[in-house]
Amino acid sequence: MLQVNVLRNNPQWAKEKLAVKHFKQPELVDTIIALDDERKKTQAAFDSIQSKINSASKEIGNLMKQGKKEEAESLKNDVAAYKLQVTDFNDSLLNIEKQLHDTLVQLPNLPADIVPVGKTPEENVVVKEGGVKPNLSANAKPHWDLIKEYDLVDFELGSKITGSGFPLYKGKGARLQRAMIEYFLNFNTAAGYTEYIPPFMVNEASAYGTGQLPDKEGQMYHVTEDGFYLIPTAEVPVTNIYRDTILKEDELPIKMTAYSPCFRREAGSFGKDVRGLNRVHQFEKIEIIQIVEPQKSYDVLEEMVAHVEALLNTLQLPYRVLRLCGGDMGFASALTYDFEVYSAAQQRWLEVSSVSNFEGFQTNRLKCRYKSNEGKTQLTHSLNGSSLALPRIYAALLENNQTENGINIPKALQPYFGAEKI
RNA sequence: GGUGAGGUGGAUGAGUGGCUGAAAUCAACGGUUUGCUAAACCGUCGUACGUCCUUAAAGAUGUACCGAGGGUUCGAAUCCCUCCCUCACCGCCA
Repeated sequence: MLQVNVLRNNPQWAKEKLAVKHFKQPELVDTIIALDDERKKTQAAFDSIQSKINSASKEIGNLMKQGKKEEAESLKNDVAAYKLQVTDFNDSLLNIEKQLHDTLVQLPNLPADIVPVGKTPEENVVVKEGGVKPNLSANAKPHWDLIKEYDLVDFELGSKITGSGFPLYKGKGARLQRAMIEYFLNFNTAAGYTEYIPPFMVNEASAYGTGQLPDKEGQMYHVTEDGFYLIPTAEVPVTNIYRDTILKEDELPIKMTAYSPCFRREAGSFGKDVRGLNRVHQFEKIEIIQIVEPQKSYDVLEEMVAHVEALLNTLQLPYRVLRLCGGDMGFASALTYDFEVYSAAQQRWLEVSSVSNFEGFQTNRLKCRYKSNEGKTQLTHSLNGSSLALPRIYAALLENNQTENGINIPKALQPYFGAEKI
């Protein structure tokens, strides 16, 4: 959620930024400012009458003590009249605040200056490529075939137990999964991130805090009986640790990493993209999250990008880094870098990480602030990224490292996997 | 799931209708003292939204907030209702 003051200070600029995100209703900026003016006026009116009520009530108390009953009674009548007015103002104040809020949450975050203009994924800008694409033989197999051949993941049984998109990992397939989880977590904690294992379901307030509600409600599994949502990413529970918090400057930066399964309904997606592990309803991911001082957030973003890149390098996978264009960015993000690995048999780039700076968009909603050493309280900035999402790494590892006599495990994973090849 | 006790500022904890946005203690911060540390002493020490003043900061002032929401009352942290959470015991159970 944007801060009203940001819009107020420069409405024209805000509209231009919204256009980069292909936001259809720039006029909402004006609506918000008007509503905010109205809010201030109404609050002033409310406050002044409430103030009269408060002082009259005090006076009544004094009069009663002195035994001046009649005067007290007449004051009570005054208060009754004020109360009618104050109720009106209060109702309209609540109404205006709700309108203001409902409008404000419709606005996406404003993109940073370097965000490329563009609408579709094709217009994202490749800022870096790394690693070496393998030379596979002509009969190289996509991961869904390899998975069958080596008996690593059973999709049919997953469907039997739950439904499609809930893979069942098995034997060495399960071991590889566990190896990656442990390796990634170690890599992250070695860089100073504190490890968390969060709850895998969250309440409504948390889903709201990180912005999944209200707009992405349909993407989450909802446990209606208890009002909980299965988390689509560890970002949700972990970032909410700092909901309604005022940190001290010395406590920053907060660096957290968390493993969690992620549950996504992926309503409406189908086709070749969903084959094998490319897109599933339950997958494993290790997330990194930072909460930092505003003036440092873009440096931290670079740091996080470098961190993910370093991790990918140790896996010896060919990758590229994209700066997302305005039209492809997430709602809450000011700047996003996507990491894609090249899955050599499918001959496709697969997204395995998305690292974003949300600036104050998320923390404004979460009310996560910090008090500077000078004593000023202001919003923190939040950032997060995957480090890393497993299924597509899994797919790329299998495809890229396949040989006539087995699948090679990258050196970095071998101690965790317990063998050099499958 | 049942029964009981609770939820007050960073922490502990007082407060059963007006003098309480909230005692006291601790922590924290600033200062005095000190060779350094400690102790002692003095001071500061909630958040949000307004208004005034100001270039701004600071300051002054109003309103709201004592788990959440509603109610009673001229007036609610305090009384009533609903919900949430925590703790203890019982039941069930990995």
